[in-house]
Amino acid sequence: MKATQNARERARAQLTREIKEEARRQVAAGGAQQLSLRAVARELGMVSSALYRYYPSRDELLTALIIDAYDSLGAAAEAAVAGAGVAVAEGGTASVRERWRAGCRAVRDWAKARPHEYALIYGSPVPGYEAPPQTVAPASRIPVLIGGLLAEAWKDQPAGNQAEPDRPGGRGGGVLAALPGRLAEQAEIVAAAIAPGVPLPVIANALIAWTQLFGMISFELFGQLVGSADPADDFFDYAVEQMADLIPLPA
Amino acid sequence: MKATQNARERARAQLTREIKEEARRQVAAGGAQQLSLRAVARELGMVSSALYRYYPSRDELLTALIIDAYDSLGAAAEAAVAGAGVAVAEGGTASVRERWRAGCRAVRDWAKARPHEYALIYGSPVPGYEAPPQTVAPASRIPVLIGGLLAEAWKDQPAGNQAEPDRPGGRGGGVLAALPGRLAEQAEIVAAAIAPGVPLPVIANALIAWTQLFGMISFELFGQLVGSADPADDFFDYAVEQMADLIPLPA
DNA sequence: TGTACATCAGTGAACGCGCGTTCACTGATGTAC
DNA sequence: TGTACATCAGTGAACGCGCGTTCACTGATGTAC
Repeated sequence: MKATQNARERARAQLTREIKEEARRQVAAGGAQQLSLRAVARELGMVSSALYRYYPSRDELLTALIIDAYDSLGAAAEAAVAGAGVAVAEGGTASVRERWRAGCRAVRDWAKARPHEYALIYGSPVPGYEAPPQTVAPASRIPVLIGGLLAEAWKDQPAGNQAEPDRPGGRGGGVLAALPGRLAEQAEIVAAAIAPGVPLPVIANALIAWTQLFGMISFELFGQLVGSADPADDFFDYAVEQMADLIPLPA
Repeated sequence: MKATQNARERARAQLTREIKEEARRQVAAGGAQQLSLRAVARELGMVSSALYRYYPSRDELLTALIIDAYDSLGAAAEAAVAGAGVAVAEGGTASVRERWRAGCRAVRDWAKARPHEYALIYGSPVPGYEAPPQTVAPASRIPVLIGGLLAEAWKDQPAGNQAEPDRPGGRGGGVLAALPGRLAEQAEIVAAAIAPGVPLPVIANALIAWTQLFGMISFELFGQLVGSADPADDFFDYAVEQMADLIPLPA
């Protein structure tokens, strides 16, 4: 409340940020295992025990980085999806498919620019580290974003989210495949949470597209594509388009 | 050549195996970072420096584990694909699609039984560790296996691997999409190496299916599906089927 | 405005730990004649 | 069959390193009267 107290508090907030930023630099340079409280303190010209005034443990600092990474990725994707509308539209709006493309590319660009931060959130979990519940909300920004696109694509459809009209000659035998029991329940829950009004098979296919997106990016960053789809730019764009067809998103 | 020398050599081979097995146990229990030469030696009742008679460094031991993991996974998938033929056939042969299913399930089962070994080969790379060239061949057993399935599915097709006949009403506008330049080259190289005679768009879609397979498994093992497609059994089977349609594999 | 007190940031030493790797060595196993 | 020599597995001590975390402390900043 008082100005003087605010001065102390501002100093504290400032240092808290600086610690996190130095920590992020170390993770960016060498991965999560390279994060060392002593090294962070050294870099900041403090003694290592002083960090404990700001973060109660190494794991809490890691958690802060993880949350930031999810938020940073989510924000980048959201901006790209929103921006796609603006870019195209001098009056019109970008199609859902165009925004899907923009979002996917933004996720990949973010990941390629920060491979170790990407690994921090989508790589193998650090053994002994348990992701706390506060990471759940930031982690769900991408699914929420995708759900929003789906909801918008289906907002003018008739209700009754059970089945699509038969589409003769389509892949899979002419109808969108019926969902096996457990998946139908799960899709229903997902739909209720982030994509109301969207048919369940569309939700299921979007789940596929979602895992595909991150599966490709992980393969690219972790070196599995060397010898085949590397460099992956064209492959990525192609797959993004195939996923849009699969879901399907309106062209 | 002599029997006595063979005795010494047999002892050496035996211990080499035991070291690797104890190391694998440690990785299975706590991930690659938990692998400690000193702990391995302790468990085997030796002094840590003695291990250097068998593996010149920790990294070489890790490499041996990585190669074994790729080989173990490859063998499991190969056996499942071959076994699917045997299982169905008391005279007939399982369809390519059935073998694709069997292979995918085998990969997932293998991974779920050994999450840390899976992470060793498909998780984020250990910083500072560079995968040596000897890992390439074992790592390619899965792609080779998939390529073989494709080649078999297309073995009776007319030559000319450029385009599929127009399939009216199919997804994506009625023709298999043309491949962007770089991807076409890459698909050609892949086809030449592991799937001769297979149309390039099929190769590209198989690359999607391949990244999808491991993307889903990674998401499942690394906890990203919690709250949506978890447990993932039905989702997995559904996606495997969708990928078979996408490639497309004959039903 | 000034003094007594409370809060809090930062210090420095220490605890207890484990690691990969090197090196000179002992003693057993195997080889050559 | 027996002896001299070479090979090699395993030992034990040491090097040099870094880590997370605790704790009693000093001294500066802020608060209350």
